[in-house]
Amino acid sequence: MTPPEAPGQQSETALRADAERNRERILAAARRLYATEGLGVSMASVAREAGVGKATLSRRFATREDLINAVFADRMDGYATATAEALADPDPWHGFTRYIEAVCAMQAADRGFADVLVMTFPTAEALEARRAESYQGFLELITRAKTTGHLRADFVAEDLVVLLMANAGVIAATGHDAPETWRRLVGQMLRAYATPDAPLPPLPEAPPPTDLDRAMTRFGRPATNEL
Amino acid sequence: MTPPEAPGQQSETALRADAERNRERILAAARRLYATEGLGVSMASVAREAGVGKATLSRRFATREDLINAVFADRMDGYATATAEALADPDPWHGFTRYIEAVCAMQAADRGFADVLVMTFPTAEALEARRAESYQGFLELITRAKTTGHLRADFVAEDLVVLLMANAGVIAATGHDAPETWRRLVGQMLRAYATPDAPLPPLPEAPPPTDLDRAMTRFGRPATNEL
DNA sequence: CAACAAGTGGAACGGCCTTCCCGTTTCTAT
DNA sequence: ATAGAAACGGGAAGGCCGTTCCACTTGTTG
Repeated sequence: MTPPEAPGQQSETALRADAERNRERILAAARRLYATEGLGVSMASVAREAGVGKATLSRRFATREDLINAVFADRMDGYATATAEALADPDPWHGFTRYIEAVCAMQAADRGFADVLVMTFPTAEALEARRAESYQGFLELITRAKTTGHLRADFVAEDLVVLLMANAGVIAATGHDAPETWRRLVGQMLRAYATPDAPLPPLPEAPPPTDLDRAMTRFGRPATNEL
Repeated sequence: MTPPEAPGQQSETALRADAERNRERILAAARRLYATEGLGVSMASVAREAGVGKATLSRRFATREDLINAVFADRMDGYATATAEALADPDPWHGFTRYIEAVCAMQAADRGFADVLVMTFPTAEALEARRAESYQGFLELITRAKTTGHLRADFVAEDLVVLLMANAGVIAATGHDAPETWRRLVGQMLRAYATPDAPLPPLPEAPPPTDLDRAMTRFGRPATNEL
């Protein structure tokens, strides 16, 4: 079919079949690299991983941000979904805690996603819109959870942002050596958000010192922090 | 004087006067850059900032770690001092909270120091020894604070490490736009550590959304996370 | 004050990254 | 089937980083 696919797809005119295939290969490669290494990987290495020339990558995604936006467009769906599910929970406080855990788990599962949420550079409207949408739902969730008396009155929406930043720090530091450490942080933060009588999931154990030490004496890269 | 200065100084033979001066200039420059940019800055830029040739820098500090160790050797004193002061506090719980705040404040005041504590690569024995020493004092502080009934029984020493990682994440993300955000995190973590009846300092306010947004849409570098 | 060792900065090199250009290949529409 | 457009990949140019080498300068010591 020659007519432009879905309106407002991404480019004006549809891509040729082989070009579209390469586009997918690039996205798959970037997804892989970002997930394990974080955003920070060079464009050249993405092209290498995808098995295409650097020029092809540039042609498809002019800037690093373009690529990141394309890669995480669908991941953002999961983010929005989590909000919807939390709002659907009959118990607002339970929905709240599950939401926090779900989002932080998404960060842990994909280092690039952790970077995107905390981000460190201007996002495209596509991502931004969905984030804003999710944020609105979260605001609603907060007010509901407060009315149950389980969420402290001084909790504000910005606390989620702070938590995401903190969680990204833990994930970046522990890497693959103590990958469950973030759960300890989240468990404690939930304690801090909860009123004294709120039900809480059990606090996850801290990783054994040896694992943490290994995580602390590891070579990293500027990345995360670095881009 | 020709005889070697203090035994086990750092090099075998004393440096010539001008060389020593350059060494200081390099250290001062690195201190400046690390504090604001984090460890991640290139060796070349340190040399540039110091006004010396790259060769001179290499001669004085063969590796990046050598330089970092030298820069933060004295900063580590402050770390050890904080432990001693906390132990000297007649109220162990008060000492505990002040210790946490002091260490996190040190991270906030010096981005490089935040990176060093969380670190991301092998430290020299000099730093490592002082950190271990401080850690021992912290263990003592924990048991004391638990006996007062103000520190939860399930708090473990590794929780400090987790907090330092989380705090580093917040500091890296908020940068200079919302530089007080870390206080909110620390305030909430203290809540999580405390038993219900423990006295707590008031929870610092979250930064206004505009500042946080600005912090979230900023260009960073690899760094930090990045090295 | 001389002479030697210690120290210096610039130049050159290799590695990695990005951007731009251009000759070649491959799709697609007729 | 074929011509023209679309897409390709490799290579050149330029930038930054870190390392090493070398001829020159400057302390230091007797």
